[in-house]
Amino acid sequence: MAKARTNHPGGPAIRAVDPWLPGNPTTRQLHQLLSDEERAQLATIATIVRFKKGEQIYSEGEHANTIFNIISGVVKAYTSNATEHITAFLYPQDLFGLLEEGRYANSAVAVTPVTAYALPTSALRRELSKDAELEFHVIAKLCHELRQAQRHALLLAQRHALTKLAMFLELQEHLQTSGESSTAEIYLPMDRKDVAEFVGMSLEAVSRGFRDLAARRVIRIRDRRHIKVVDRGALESLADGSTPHPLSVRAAGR
Amino acid sequence: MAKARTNHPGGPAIRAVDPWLPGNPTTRQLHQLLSDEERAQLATIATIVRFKKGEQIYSEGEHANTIFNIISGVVKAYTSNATEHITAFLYPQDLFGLLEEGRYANSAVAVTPVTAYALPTSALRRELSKDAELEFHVIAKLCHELRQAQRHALLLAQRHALTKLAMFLELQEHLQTSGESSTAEIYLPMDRKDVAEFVGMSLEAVSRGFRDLAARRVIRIRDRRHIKVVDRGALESLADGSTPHPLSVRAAGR
DNA sequence: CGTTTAATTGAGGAAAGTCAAGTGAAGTGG
DNA sequence: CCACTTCACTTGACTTTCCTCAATTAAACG
Repeated sequence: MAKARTNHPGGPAIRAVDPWLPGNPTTRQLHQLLSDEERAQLATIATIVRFKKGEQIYSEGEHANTIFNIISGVVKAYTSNATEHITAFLYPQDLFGLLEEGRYANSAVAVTPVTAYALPTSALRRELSKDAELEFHVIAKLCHELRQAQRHALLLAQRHALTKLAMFLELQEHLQTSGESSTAEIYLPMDRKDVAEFVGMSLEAVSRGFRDLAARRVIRIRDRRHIKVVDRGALESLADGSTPHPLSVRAAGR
Repeated sequence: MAKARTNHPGGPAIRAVDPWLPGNPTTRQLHQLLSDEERAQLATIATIVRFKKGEQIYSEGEHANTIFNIISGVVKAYTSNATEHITAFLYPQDLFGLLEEGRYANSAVAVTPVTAYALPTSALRRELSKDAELEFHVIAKLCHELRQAQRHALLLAQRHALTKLAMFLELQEHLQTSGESSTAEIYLPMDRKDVAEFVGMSLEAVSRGFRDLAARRVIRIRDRRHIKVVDRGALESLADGSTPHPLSVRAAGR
């Protein structure tokens, strides 16, 4: 675990859909929750840490004294029982290092090279108790994470591979484009195995699924890491799971 | 939505595994996070509401101004896209009424008759900003909910019906026994359809799964709502998903 | 006690998992 | 700079599991 003592200008930042602020329900716009002052305040207790691609950040059950806030790069959080399962992919401005009884509740490794703020839990706790507004923003972020986890569960509950993958792509896109509609490519920093462990299918099924989506002209696969949505309507209807049988195009009625 | 103005002695209570307090990692003991003073403080802004079995508490997308805290009974939170999916079963001392941009992020109905505190979000927000410690406890509860959601996701990611059901039973048991090891019966307030929608399988598969667990002498089914764990070791090993093929007892090597 | 709803059971088929081989890309060292 | 090793991904054949549809039984409710 490579540490550096540099203080980054700007300071920690957290991004979420605000639980309280009214907005367009379909857009779900992501906001920066922290004010410049709050970020500066947190910067005083933060150090910057870097991780190489594939480097372990922490492991489940380890004694935890640090919470992380991503500046750049992507992290995967996972639990490894019999079968490994990816809990979440974490992007810049996300917090990670979820605690349970003073230990990490899951493991985390860097999917790409990662730069992050390391916030000592004790110091963070102190800061939070001094500033109710800041604490409020943390609550907002946690609400956001909770909804995110519930969407992940919704994805996992789907029975059809194509539905899962369609939802997965929409999730990733939403994480990358900060909420606005986008016609750009989706970048998948993780490998197929990671995707498989996130969506709860076999690696091979993921591969086949992407191939099928491409064959139906729903997506275009530039290379393993770059996918472009060509037919958004089709993607959405697949993600809804409303289509009775994703595979054959049974246009006629039931 | 039947309201009553009575103030309940005791006041709102929230129960969670503490994120910071060190403890036995395997036990995951649930604590009451609020002090008597905090509960009394919250009681001043709370009203008590009751719901009949099956009654809708709120619906996804509705404008939200109330957060609930269960006193007695069980609630299911669900989202209804193409296929209905149950996000969580909520028990006494749980909070529910998750917000997203001022609206409810999911729907909720009473599974059993329910009594709950109704806390107006605006008043709650005011209380929280006055009391950093209280706010802290809410953060702890949210962390708990987040881990809970991640366990649910882990369950949903399992491929074998028996593994899912074993995990489901362990989850329910943990919710009911407040953490101590128990040899008592597990009470399932929800019907098979609800179980199916929670674990992401068909209703029939749930039925068959329970039957198979009973046939293997892992559980005993007294009636539809009462299940007793007979062979805890077997249940755990099924829940681990470590057994290659849950159905046939392929003891031999690999 | 009859009606409605919930749960079980059975048979058949579809989808994804597993095992195994093959292809392609990327990185390494001569 | 190019052959070679390695790893990630794809594809194929076969098996398993669970879903679907349908009929039946059991429980709940008036």
